[in-house]
Amino acid sequence: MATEIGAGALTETPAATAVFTAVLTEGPLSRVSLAHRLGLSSAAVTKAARPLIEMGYLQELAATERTGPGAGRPASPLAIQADREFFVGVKITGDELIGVVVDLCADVRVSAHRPLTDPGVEAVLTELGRLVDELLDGPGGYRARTRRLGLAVSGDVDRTTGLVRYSPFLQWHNVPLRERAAEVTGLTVTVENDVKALTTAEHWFGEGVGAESFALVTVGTGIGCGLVVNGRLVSGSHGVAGEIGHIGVDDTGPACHCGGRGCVEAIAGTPAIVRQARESTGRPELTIDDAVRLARGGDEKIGAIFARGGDAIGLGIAAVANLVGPARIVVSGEGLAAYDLFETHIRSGFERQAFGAAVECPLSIRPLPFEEWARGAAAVSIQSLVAP
Amino acid sequence: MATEIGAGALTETPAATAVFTAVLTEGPLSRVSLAHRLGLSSAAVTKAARPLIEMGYLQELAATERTGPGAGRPASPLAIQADREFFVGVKITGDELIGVVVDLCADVRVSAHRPLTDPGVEAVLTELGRLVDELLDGPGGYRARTRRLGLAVSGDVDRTTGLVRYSPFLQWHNVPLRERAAEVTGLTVTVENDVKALTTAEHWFGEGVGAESFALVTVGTGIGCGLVVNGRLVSGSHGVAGEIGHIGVDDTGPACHCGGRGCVEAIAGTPAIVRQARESTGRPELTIDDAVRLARGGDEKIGAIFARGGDAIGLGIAAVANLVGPARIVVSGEGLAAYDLFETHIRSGFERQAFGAAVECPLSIRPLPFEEWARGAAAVSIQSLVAP
DNA sequence: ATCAATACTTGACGAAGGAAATTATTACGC
DNA sequence: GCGTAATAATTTCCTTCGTCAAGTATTGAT
Repeated sequence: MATEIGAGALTETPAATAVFTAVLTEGPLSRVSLAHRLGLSSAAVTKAARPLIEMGYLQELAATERTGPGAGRPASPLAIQADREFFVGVKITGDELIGVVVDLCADVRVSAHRPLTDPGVEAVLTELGRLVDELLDGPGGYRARTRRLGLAVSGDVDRTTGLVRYSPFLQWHNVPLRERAAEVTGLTVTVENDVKALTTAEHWFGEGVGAESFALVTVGTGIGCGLVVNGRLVSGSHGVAGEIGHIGVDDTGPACHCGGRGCVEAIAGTPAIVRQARESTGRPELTIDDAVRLARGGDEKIGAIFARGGDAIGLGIAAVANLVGPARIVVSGEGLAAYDLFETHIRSGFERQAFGAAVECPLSIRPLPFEEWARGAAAVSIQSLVAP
Repeated sequence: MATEIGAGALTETPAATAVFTAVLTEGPLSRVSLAHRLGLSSAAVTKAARPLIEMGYLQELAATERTGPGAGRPASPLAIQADREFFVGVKITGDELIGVVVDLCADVRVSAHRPLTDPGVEAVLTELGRLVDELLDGPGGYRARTRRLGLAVSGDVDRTTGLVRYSPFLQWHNVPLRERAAEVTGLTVTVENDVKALTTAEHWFGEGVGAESFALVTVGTGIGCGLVVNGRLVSGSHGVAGEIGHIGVDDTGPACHCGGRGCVEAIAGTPAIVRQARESTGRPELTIDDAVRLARGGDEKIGAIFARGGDAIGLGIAAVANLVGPARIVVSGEGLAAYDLFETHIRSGFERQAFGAAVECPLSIRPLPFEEWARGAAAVSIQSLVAP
């Protein structure tokens, strides 16, 4: 009996959750290999998988051909039925809403964005409602099979209550965003910090899959970091975690707005780069794009500013590697539009300061498309369905 | 039927493990409060506790008097039967073995130490055998109720296999210490890195009790850090974790033996302090004790060296707080013999660089007696009995 | 065709934990 | 003193999850 969209929890038993999560993150797997991987008997996997197949969340793939001598019955791998259910993800920035619809595998089906003229709560909610309608009622007909929305906001966000305690860019204080967005859209809403959302997405669907520990560094106006340790996202006891941008790497460096000195962000954040480029050229109207252009054109002074910034980021990443020893590290963010100017210096800074075997930690440095942030929000929404 | 020492696992079910661990770390608790705390029914706690009481590991305390209006039946708290079983813990350093016998509550009953003239494996094992005999056959008669030994070694240690991959001070490579020590002593052996052992002890029996996340910083020749995040010890994917001593805090600081620059350890480690003091005074034979004496006597130059060291340690601690946001941080180690010279500067460095609410993280700065390291080893041994 | 090998399914069973009733022990009002 | 309310612990019964062992399904090799 196929269950309607709108029914309660997807899985009821821990075993079913484990099975579904494993297939979701690691791709099609046979029942036997799932049993091995999860430490269950194959009978338990069979029983856990049955209701998921009946509900249409899992499907049985065609038997794969077997090799080797004395082959037996071919395995019929379990795979996610990607279009069983869809999810909306929206990243809220100070001047724009970026939205996507993804399927169960977190593949983006549609995307859209809307400019924001007013970052006030009411205006944002109005635009959010329109954006969601546009996404769900457009071509594709996703409305009927969508019941969840994930929102990503920078700042101090309580995921369990859906409360935005403080968001500096939006100037929001204690906004009960989950309730408000649920009223406006009629969907079940999850709210998460943007960096944490992106980290979650990368951990479940990206390069962090299978890693017991994992770090994602975002470079841009701010420099942040999402951490997964022992398989779980790090939240920080006092609401602070992953503040790689405020690690002090230079005792004699510039003062930072946080009160510290020589913070990575005060050297390599976009505003810091712009400030230094203006000082260097004496042109007070110079923008970050100008600086990038000059550096690419061979301006040595500006090039040195980017080099120092990349080096500082590398030192911050080395601090992460030395302290928590993640299995891999991904570096991304808007700031990486200037990817080519940063990369070698990020790597050299990291390699210089990484201790012992920590240098072996694989470092992926790659710009992510902007809508990836919205996909992160959607990934958190998927997670809220699978592992509430 | 009381079970003999030597029997298999202590607890068979997760619930029993949870009950025992909670009583062990949080002190006497009634069944009802345990049920609340662990999310179990009180019936489940009753059932889990019974065999532990029968085996003599738990005891029922006298009912406590109740207060408030309409009081009911008084609770009879469950407590650890501390002298049910004893554990040996030994810290192995390059020139000494420090050993203790602790009870189930990790309280030290006896301690002893033996100098080492030869840090070779065979010589250490011989001395270890003598030390354990001395501890167990001396007054107290612990031999009969002791079957486990914990060893703490600095360096790269694999706790699951009991293999010492590399220990720089001892110059050991790939020593199967668990098997060898078991042969010599006849006890069940657990081997752990010394800083991790101390962190575990502090997490289960010290200031870290109840904290979801927790950091222990050790100051001495090296500067290290044990981390507990999401309730579990951080191990590091590439064998590196907690290397707070090799975070770079000063781009223009001294080069470190690790290849980095401005490492905390290269500024604040005991050898770095001595080196700077010798340079400052021009006396090449000066020791760390001389330096401490001069600084306490008011020598401003030497005082400044300690001040800079404390500040660097504070910056390293701030990096930990900014990245993982532990609920609390304890600072200790041999280096804290010069406690008074470091403390205020550690605090000011931390407060200057801690981001936002991270400054609220409580910081305990206190010297630990040297045998505390051995107690850490014993605590790991207790843990291996309770949660294998 | 038969056999060995592998994948999956089924049904009986055992163990863990929950719900609710029962027993135990206290304070309080009368 | 004695019921009554309140809280703690236990007991009994029951559900549920997952394992075990036996059986079914599907392949390649002989």
